[in-house]
Amino acid sequence: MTKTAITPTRAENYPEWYQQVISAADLAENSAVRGCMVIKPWGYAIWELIQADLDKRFKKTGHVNAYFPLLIPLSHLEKEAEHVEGFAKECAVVTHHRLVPDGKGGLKPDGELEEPFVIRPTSETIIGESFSKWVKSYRDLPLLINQWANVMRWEMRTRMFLRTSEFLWQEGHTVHATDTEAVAETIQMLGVYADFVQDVLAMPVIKGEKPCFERFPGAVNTYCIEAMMQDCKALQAGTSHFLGQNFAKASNIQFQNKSGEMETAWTTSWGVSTRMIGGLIMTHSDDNGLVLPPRIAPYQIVIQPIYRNDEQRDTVINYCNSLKQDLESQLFAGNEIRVHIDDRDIQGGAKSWEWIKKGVPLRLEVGMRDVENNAVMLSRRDDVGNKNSIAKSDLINGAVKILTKMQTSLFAKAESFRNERMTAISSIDEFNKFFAGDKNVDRGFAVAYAVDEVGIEEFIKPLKVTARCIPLANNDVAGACIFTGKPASHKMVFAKAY
RNA sequence: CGGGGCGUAGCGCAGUCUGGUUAGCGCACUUGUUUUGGGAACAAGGGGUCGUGAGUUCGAAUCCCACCGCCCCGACCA
Repeated sequence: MTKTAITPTRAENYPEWYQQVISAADLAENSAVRGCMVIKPWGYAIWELIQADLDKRFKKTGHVNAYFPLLIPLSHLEKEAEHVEGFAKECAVVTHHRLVPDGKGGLKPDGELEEPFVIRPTSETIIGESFSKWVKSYRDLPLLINQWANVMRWEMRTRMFLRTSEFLWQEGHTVHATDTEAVAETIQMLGVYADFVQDVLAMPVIKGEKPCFERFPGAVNTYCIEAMMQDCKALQAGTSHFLGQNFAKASNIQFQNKSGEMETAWTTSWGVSTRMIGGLIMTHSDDNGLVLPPRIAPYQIVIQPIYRNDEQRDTVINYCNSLKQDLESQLFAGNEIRVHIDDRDIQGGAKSWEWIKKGVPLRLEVGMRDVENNAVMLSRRDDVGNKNSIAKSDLINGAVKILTKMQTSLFAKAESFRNERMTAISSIDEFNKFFAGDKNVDRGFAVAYAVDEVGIEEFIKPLKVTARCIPLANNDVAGACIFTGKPASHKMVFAKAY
């Protein structure tokens, strides 16, 4: 294939390629509102699949859904000092509650509020208000709540899915009687995220703890899952926070223990957002557009009927309908295979490319010849340009196997891509060389001994590198911090990041 | 908020420097015919407050002034 469906290619201009993939797959578009995007049906369908799968996992771990207000009284946000400091710079503020004619044919805000509201950048404080009323006794604990919501953070520079002013997410908020229980919850949910992202989105992630200077404002510990994109930059795909008693104190979440004494509770919060879709795009897609792992594809199989007249149409469509039914009766990853027949009256080539760019795993072309032979023409998204005739029965019996294989091979490919770009660094010189120099060379993740101290920031900031995390796995090692020379009890991962 | 760029059909642009018929091109769209197994061809159509406002002029997309919006680069971030 000489011509690619997406221009520029990844190698030519990665950020522009990313935009073009989104546009070509019809996932989303910019809106009239600065920094906010419109998520179009194909993009939203991916989000719905993410929601459905995660929601099941949350329920399985004992959580229930609820909904809290969009508007947070300013005084609530002020209660936790670090929290305010962290979010103050990016809050949208509601100051009026009505509009009146401005005398020039337009409208102007009127009715100034006594106390302004902040549009939630996250909901710890407003949920804390409710939790303080809900929690009275040790019998009310643990309290395990999740909310699916939109939030707003006034960002300076936005990028579709990766960073928009308004975004969709889920935020879990839990209350526990002891710190150990709350820490266990924090780690458990990090595991839920990691399993989901790896199994469903086929994105390999590193589970880790954020260094102290990267913590969520107000948290005691912040944990994360970090993924590597195809341009070798890191993307945080989810976070889980142990909030200690900071928010419980601020919101007065107390309970009476078994001996009748009042105790302050321990809380956690954890979230993933539509940003994951950005990560999904940048992990698997190629120069022909979006590539979707089968488990997250809104349609896993698209059937394209081919015919020349009404008589042929009847025959072909009947064949397609029964094929669709047979495929849908197969279970892939616990769900019916999602099959779509595209009978739109548009040119075959254009139609094929549309589904390629949308990332559909399998495409089937069905014409008279196939009907006669009891076969179909099969094309795979991971092998654009080739198609093979396959017996109808073989396809029906083999579809689950093919989808499973595509799912695991996408993960394997992304995993080896990442592993090849993780480099052990043993001195500050090496560190500087790794990240400095030619901007166009992708450098990946640097792994080095480093102490978890604010002081090391001054070594990494000038290079526009961030400390991504202290990996949780296989990290009970000791060595000298490459920046300070102090003894470090763990290694840290560094990278340029989104 | 600093530095640069751009606003002309749904999208991408030309035209602006040097003012002058009815504002044009490609893609997309509509209709028709022929096509159709890997991005079809021909023909005929529809679609414009030239970002907004004020000015110069016989005449403004074009020149002047003000304003608005967007994009890129820097300081902040899931």
